Amino acid sequence: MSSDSNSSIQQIPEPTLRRLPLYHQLLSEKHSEGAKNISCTEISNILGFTAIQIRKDLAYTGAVGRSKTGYNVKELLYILEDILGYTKTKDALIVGAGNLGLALMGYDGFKNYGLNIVAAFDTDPQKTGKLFHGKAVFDISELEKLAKEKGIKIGILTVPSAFAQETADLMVNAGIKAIWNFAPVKINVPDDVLVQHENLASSLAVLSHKLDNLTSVQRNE
Amino acid sequence: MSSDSNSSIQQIPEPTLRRLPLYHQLLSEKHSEGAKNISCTEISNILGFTAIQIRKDLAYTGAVGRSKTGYNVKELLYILEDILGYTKTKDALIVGAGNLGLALMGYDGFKNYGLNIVAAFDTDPQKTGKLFHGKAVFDISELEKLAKEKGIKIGILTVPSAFAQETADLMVNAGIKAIWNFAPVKINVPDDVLVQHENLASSLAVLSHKLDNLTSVQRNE
DNA sequence: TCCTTATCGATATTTATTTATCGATATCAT
DNA sequence: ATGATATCGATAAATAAATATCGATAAGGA
Repeated sequence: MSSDSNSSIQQIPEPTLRRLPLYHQLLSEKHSEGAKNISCTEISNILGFTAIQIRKDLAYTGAVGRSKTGYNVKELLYILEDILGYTKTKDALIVGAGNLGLALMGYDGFKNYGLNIVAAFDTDPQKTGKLFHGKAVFDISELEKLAKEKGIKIGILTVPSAFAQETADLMVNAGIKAIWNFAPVKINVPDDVLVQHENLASSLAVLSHKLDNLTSVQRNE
Repeated sequence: MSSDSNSSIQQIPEPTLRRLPLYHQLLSEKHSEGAKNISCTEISNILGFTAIQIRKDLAYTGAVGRSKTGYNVKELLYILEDILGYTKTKDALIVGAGNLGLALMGYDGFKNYGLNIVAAFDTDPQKTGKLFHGKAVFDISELEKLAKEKGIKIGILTVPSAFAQETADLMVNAGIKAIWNFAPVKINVPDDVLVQHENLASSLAVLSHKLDNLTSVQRNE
């Protein structure tokens, strides 16, 4: 209530926000191909969303286009990178050095998104003290010290469901303010900590369900 | 138009569908704890969605509850497993044996969701011909033969963005009807092939954006 | 047995998101 | 220079989803 200097950012709807990285991806391709301008119609033809929706999405970013020409590629790219936080690097740590944790550790793509994974933590002595993808895996007991030392605010949670809550508690104690949760369970955190739930089971459910419908439709034809 | 015997399935909204696995997860915990019944209020207290929303979600599944008692845990669990396709195993293959592909290959959780990853494919001779997590990695040239032989309809796409489209084309040629796409680019496929886009960049964008707002709000306080 | 209360299920309302409409404008071809 | 057209941006309409309301009902206690 007190201030809404950032309300213009706040109010980007989540569905729009989720499409912005796709526009960014396309824009950066077009930019490297030397394109100067791009219209919603062109984006629409490539990405498959309607031009109207794209225009509305871009309006949320504050980007300004020109009639008949479209948007300036370089400028739009910059705006998107700024909004998506790709320009300022954010440190993060991973808790849970299982398969998924290690995969995320080794995923180079994150650096393009401004995410720098500093280290991982685990309880398994087979893993702690080693390097994976050039990054160290520490014992979970070191979490608080390292997080506070480096002021890390983002934690990626990739432990089995059964340990998700206790791990989240440790993260909160360590000063983590945003948790990207890959465990398919809800975790409880204080109000000032943010949880982003990444649920592969949900996506799989959608896929599986659509596939069911697809095949039953085909049977009916 | 001709038949809508499956319309009751078709019309489950995607947001609802994405929540169903969370209910399932909770229900299976409660079931193993010996709970016989559960109410929307109780689910609400644990998962944090409103009881009203949960009741509406469950209504889509056809589950029937009892006043004052709630739903029968075992029955609801069964209904959810059926809708989510957890009861019938579906074979899938992975194309792209990079970090993410290997992680998904090794993820035991999928078998609980009815997904059985049969094998992976890659072009890198360092990887092909080897076993990872007990599953073989074949050269991409074997894809069509194996997919058709085993009648595999689901493909998980974990190659770098630059190769996503050509890989998707290979999958389509191999008879794949549903592609779970982890590359952060749009892929074009025939109408009878379904694509489920899994975009970590989108989730990260949401996280990053919310974190930005969180910190700017805190600065303003 | 009867009263209180928690809960469901159906319906209605509100809010969020997508899609459509249309005037203004800039570019291109004539 | 002029006209045709593609495009944006603002506004309006339609659709989808979340939330609220309320009567009916079943359980448990007085």
